[in-house]
Amino acid sequence: MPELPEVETIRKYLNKTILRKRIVNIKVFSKKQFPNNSEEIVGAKILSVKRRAKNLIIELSNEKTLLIHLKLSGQLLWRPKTLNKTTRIVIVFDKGELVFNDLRKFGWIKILNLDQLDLELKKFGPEPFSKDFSIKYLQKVFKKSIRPVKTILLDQEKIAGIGNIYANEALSEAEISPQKPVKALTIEEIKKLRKAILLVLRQGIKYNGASAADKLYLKPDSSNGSYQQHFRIYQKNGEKCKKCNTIIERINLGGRGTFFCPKCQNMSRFRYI
DNA sequence: ACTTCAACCTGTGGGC
DNA sequence: TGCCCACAGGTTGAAG
Ligand SMILES: [Zn+2]
Repeated sequence: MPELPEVETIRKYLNKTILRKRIVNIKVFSKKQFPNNSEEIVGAKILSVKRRAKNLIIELSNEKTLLIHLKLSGQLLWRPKTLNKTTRIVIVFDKGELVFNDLRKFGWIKILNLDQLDLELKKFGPEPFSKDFSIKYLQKVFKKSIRPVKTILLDQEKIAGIGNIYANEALSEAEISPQKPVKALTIEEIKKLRKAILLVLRQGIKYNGASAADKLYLKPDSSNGSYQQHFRIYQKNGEKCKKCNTIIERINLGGRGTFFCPKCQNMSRFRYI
């Protein structure tokens, strides 16, 4: 479910609502998703809520942190009306509760000290909104791989935070075939792609993230994001491309649904292999 | 060192 | 209704 814009939307909300609150209890209904001893953080206060890649980092007053990954179906809801059968963890504060729902049970919350946190986060590539995410960096990374460009966009060690929605949307915006071997991108295409990535991520944040067809993504106040209303290509197979009216196709690339306009994002005019 | 792909879970929706 | 298949915002580790 949540990619950079969704996690960032959640981060901003939580950084307002749980700041300086004290953890008084933790209810764990799915042990493997909260493998540590909750006693370690009962009594601690929230100092900040940060994000790295698709991870949320909650900094606590006792030199410990909570590292949270929502994977495909995780939700963090602030004082929801009810718990449900997907509720896996509840963090109880002196005032209010933060509820972790997760239909598919892939997500997790870990308690880490500061060294362990650094260790966990050092593998990620540059944040798209940092200066490290430069044309020069992309050229360096792209020329080393023959994998399809979309696969590289999803590789968190190369670029942090892009997931399947925003990879599809960025390639549509840049009019580049998802299957194109990444080392075959021209400098112009790399510039166009970088710009497209920044654009779709900014739009995603502006619209509070995307709640796609299955509505698994919710903001902490239990409302939907609205970026799905602005999708160019994601899950639009069978519909007409807005630019050229060609029917949008769906293929499987690296096990992920991949959507593209065969005319605007074509590769057939060229030979790569 | 690189790339691919099953595995981790629990659904929903469509075709027959 | 029921069964079977495809599909779902992610990551990992094993195998080639
Ligand atoms: Zn088109």
